[in-house]
Amino acid sequence: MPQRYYVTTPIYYVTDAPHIGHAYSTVTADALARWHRLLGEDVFFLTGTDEHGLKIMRAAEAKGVTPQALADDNAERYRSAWQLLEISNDDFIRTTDERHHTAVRTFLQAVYDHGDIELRTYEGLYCVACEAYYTEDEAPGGECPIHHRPLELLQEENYFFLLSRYEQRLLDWYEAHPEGVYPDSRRNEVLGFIKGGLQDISISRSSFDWGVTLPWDPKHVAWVWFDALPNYITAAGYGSDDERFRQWWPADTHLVGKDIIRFHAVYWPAMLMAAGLEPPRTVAAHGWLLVGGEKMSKTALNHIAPGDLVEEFGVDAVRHHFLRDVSFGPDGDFSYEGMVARYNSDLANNLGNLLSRVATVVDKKCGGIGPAPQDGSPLQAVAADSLAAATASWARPAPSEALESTWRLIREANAYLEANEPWKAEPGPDVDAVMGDALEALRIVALLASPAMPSACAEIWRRLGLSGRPDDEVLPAAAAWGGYPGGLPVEKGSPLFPRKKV
RNA sequence: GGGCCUGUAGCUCAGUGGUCAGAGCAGGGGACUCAUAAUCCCUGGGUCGAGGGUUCGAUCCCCUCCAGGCCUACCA
Repeated sequence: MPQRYYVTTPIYYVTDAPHIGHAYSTVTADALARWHRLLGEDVFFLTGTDEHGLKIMRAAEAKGVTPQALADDNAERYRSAWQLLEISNDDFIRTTDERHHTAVRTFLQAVYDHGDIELRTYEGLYCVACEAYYTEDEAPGGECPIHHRPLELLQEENYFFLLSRYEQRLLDWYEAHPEGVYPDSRRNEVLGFIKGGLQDISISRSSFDWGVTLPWDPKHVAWVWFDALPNYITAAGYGSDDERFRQWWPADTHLVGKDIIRFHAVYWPAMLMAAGLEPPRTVAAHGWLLVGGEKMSKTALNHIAPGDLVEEFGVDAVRHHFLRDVSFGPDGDFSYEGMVARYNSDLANNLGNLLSRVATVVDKKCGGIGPAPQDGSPLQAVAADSLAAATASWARPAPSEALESTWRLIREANAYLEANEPWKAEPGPDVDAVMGDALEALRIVALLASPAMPSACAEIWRRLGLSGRPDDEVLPAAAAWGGYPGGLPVEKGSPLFPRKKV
């Protein structure tokens, strides 16, 4: 019975067009999904879109369309962006899906029945223009700080989730599950927040209706996070397919940006506990992909569309750059120059060029037929090290380190050729041995790099004369030295990653 | 104000209480020509942010401070 691995991305809010920040999250999750598939695990990889809430309603009004029409359009933009990036999600959930409404209601009812939701009257100073409440501090003189008009004293009935009840249970849970939040700095942040005391949170709105209505009080719709977070259980079969749900829940990895760590590592586990469900095993928070040192935003005009990069560099290069050049956790800075530098050194000069020179020498010295590797090759130990290191790094997860480990094998293969100079030797067993080793190294690289660059690695695989794809193989067995059988036609082909001129 | 994180070679980052503190990239020198003007070899006297302390010994432990970031809470 293979292990299973359930990984999710955040669901993206459909007011915004997909940019490389979304792409970074999604590519990272995709690489994790692909890595675990490569390990032979049963993988469920979920992404999707968050489509409810006041902001969507307003955006739709501004465009003169219905919220659903706006959501449909933008969900499609995400879907196609992910297709372009070769994201291998097994499901794409939308919060407007009927299945999701059903699951959220079941979930809300479970929490309600557990006695953790109660109706309270909220009274406060309200600015009609902002559609928001202000405290006395925020609005001195009872005047809206933005619109400079008098605030109205309004009363609203809201349902509250009694989060404060879960303070100790959350602390106990994290005590018992040190891997619950990754990396440690985020874990500390989460623990600090919980220890600071948890307030009950308002989880319903009655001022608009674009959302999931509460099962026991249809005048209210669920607060966006109480609607968005359960997407992870909806897709796993919560409330609709118990057997499936037992198989997939709890999720192994919720991959999230650092800005939404609290929702995922505090509110969500508490909500799950209240419904009698287990928290996710790990919430892994990455930093932001900054552009020019700033977060991407409409005002900074520094949005970069994933499609533009893919068009210029190709999907594999874009994926590789996100995964290799950004260390998991801290913010990373995206720059065109950095992208070109990484492309040229890693992809064109090292990997691409290795493939070219090997194919050429095999053509000239081995009649175009790839020989088998030799047992005990110096590259054998290097390959084993790369596999071990990459495996450990993907598990953390630290994709940039996993790829660095993989590239060690590429560099060593280049050096090995240099040391043996097969192009100078007469055809024969010695040359065959060296070229077999180089081909084997490339085969293993194609396996190890395939979570990052699925298409390019499949192409390498094909040029080596192998059938199938790297994705069909299972580690660690497939990466054992000696897997290249020899006797296969090796194809030269054009440069896999043509060098970019600066 | 409290809490947390970061500060290591020009750049991006690893790392460990104890042989000369590492990698990639960039830079410098050399070699080679199979290869995408690619590759390979050689090349880093870096106060491991600053100052104290603990220790036989600290970059890694403790304290203080400085700088940057994040979370959180405010003040008359």
